[in-house]
Amino acid sequence: MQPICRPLKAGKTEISIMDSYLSKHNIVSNATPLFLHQEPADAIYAVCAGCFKLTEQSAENNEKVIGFRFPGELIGEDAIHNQHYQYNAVAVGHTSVCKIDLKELNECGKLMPELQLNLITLLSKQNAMLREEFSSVVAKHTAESLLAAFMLNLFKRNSRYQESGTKLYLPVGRDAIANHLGFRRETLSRIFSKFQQKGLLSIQAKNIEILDLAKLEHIAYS
Amino acid sequence: MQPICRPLKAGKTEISIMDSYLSKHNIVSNATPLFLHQEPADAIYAVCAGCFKLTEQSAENNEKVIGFRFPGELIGEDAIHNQHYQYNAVAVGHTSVCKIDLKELNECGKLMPELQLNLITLLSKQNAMLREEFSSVVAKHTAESLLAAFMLNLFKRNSRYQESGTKLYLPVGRDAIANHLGFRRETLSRIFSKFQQKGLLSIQAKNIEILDLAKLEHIAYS
DNA sequence: TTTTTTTGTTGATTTAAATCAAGCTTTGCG
DNA sequence: CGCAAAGCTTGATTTAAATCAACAAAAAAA
Repeated sequence: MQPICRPLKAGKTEISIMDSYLSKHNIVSNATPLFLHQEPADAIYAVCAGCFKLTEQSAENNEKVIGFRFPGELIGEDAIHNQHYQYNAVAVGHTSVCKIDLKELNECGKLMPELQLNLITLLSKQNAMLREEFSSVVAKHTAESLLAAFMLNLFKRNSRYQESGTKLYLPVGRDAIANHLGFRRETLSRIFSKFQQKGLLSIQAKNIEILDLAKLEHIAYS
Repeated sequence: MQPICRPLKAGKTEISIMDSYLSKHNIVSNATPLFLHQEPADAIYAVCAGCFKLTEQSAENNEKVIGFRFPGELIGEDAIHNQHYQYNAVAVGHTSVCKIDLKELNECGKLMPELQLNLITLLSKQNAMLREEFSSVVAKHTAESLLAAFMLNLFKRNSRYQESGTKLYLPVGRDAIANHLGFRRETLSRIFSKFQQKGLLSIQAKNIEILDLAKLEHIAYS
């Protein structure tokens, strides 16, 4: 039995506005690709619930996890100027997305400039998210500070859509996280254990809770 | 004597189109900030020539280089939805930028939807750039493959505006590069030396040339 | 110009993470 | 249900990069 998707908080967001005009809701089940590398890019997607994994296929056929996307974030938005998608987007657990057809968007945009403004705001937010993710993950000296920063980034990105700012349901497996952060499953496991021993995090399978934000921040930014 | 800026290739780009409507050219000299963290965000910038360094100030007062921006790329674009800039942007060497005032842009956008479309395309491109940069820098097992991937990323991003696809003038110092990639000056120096010994790169001060693209790619994606 | 400071290189030692390896736990399936 | 497979944790050893340290080269200042 798959866990249910977390409900979205109520509120008027750019996505819900775009949504009402021109997007379709889609329920996507675990491991289903939204799109694959090199497929024709005809839509962008807004995550409504659940989590998506973005991957690249390297030459040696080992996949690399280049990111995760959570509710309120876009997927495939960089394809607006491309003919084809540049990576794979795959559902992790049960998810819900809005599919925004680019042709429709383009046509609507001409009639309703405010729709374009919405998209501009969304894209700008996505840029900020990408930059923050980048800065939180890059250039950490130790695996510990990298993982701490990554966890904080996840919590920040999810706080808007989770009931609690300190609890997070993360359907992603250890291998995917380790792959994304560039170290081994074993290293990840050791650090998670250490963080639990120190009382920084509580981890039960895929449910993670922050117990000591201050210490976690200290590890992340030291 | 500062080296001159590389000239831009001719051609109609999104930036030049925006440019003609509402932006001002600015020449910025070395180490001058375009904007600083927490300043009110009233404009986005498009790099025309030279290089900019983006940095964050951490708690311990050691700055972290979160990225570099080259001709054709945006700076501060994530501020469209923010009141204040989230990081510092500082010129490295002599540079030239277009300053695009957000208020003007907003007003023009209402009258000219094609201007908004331009911005959407620019933002989408910037997203793609950020994602590619991220994927090229994150999750490398060795410092060697990380540096190789970083160099390839730099060359790719600069090829459009440099005379040669294999030559790059990189005004950035070793410390900034090492900081950005998350390792020490010494490690960077050793790997650069190794790459030169192996005949992969030719490095003379700030002029870098790719001598063996295939081998460099092999190191990057292995 | 010489001096000082910054920036970059190379070597020896230490340390953090990878690797190798074994056992444990959970999940899915016939 | 029982078994297989996948996912996760922990320990021992090896290896890549940090650190410590000295020096060289280039820029900036006097």
